[in-house]
Amino acid sequence: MPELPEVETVIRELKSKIIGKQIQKLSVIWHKTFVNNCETDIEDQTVRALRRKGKYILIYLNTSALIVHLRMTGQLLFIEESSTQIDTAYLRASIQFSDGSRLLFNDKRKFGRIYHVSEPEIILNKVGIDAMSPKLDIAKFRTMVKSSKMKIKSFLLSQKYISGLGNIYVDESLFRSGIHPASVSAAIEEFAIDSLYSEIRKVLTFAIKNMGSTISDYRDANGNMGNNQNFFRVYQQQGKPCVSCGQEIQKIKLGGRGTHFCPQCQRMF
DNA sequence: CTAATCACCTGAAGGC
DNA sequence: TGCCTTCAGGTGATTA
Repeated sequence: MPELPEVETVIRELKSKIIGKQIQKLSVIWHKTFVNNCETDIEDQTVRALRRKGKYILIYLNTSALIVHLRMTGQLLFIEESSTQIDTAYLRASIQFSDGSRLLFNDKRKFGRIYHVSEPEIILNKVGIDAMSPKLDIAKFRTMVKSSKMKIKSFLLSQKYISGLGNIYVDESLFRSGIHPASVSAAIEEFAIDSLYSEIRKVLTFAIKNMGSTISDYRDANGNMGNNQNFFRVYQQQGKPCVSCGQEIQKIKLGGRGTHFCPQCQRMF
């Protein structure tokens, strides 16, 4: 479900709500959700900071950290103590804070994970540079794209080179930069790589401004849907006319994923 | 190195 | 109505 803009939205909301709060109890309902790789007690630790790398949410505590990945249907919901009726149908874990508020982890498909680690870098070192990182400048992006023989869609979808992009935002970025998703990365001309770089940034920034995209399950930390699904140009737009040329948007399978594009506007390199 | 397939899970939607 | 197949914001393992 969630890609970079959705995860970013959740983190921004949670920062103002849970930093400084003391964890009283962690309850795990679906055992596979919680992976404990650290002996330290979670109980009595205080939330110190939150940050994101790609689609990973890092919650720093006093002497250890929680790393959350929402995968397809995960949700992190913050609940005030006064809240009553909550839907527990897909509740997989929850954190109770000492002031009575709670952080719920809902996950319909059970793919999501909460890792408890002493050293977050062990997981994060396998994840590529964040797509919104200032350190990912145009020169670095060019070098990375030019040195891969993968199809550009698969390259962008892989998290080991650049992290944070998923199926929606890859399709949208490739459309806006006029690149066919099956193009070989290394064959893409520099002007198009530069365009892809700036369109990725624009697409992600705009989606964050819209609180992410909700296809079905995504909710932010307050339980609200995103808004960005109303602005898709190709994702799930198959059969509709391209906003730019009027040609019918196509859907194919690429790298095992549904892939949406305009056969007229997106050039094969 | 790249690609394809399956596995992990649940539910919605479409075909017959 | 009911059964069966396919598909879904992700990723990791395994096999060509």
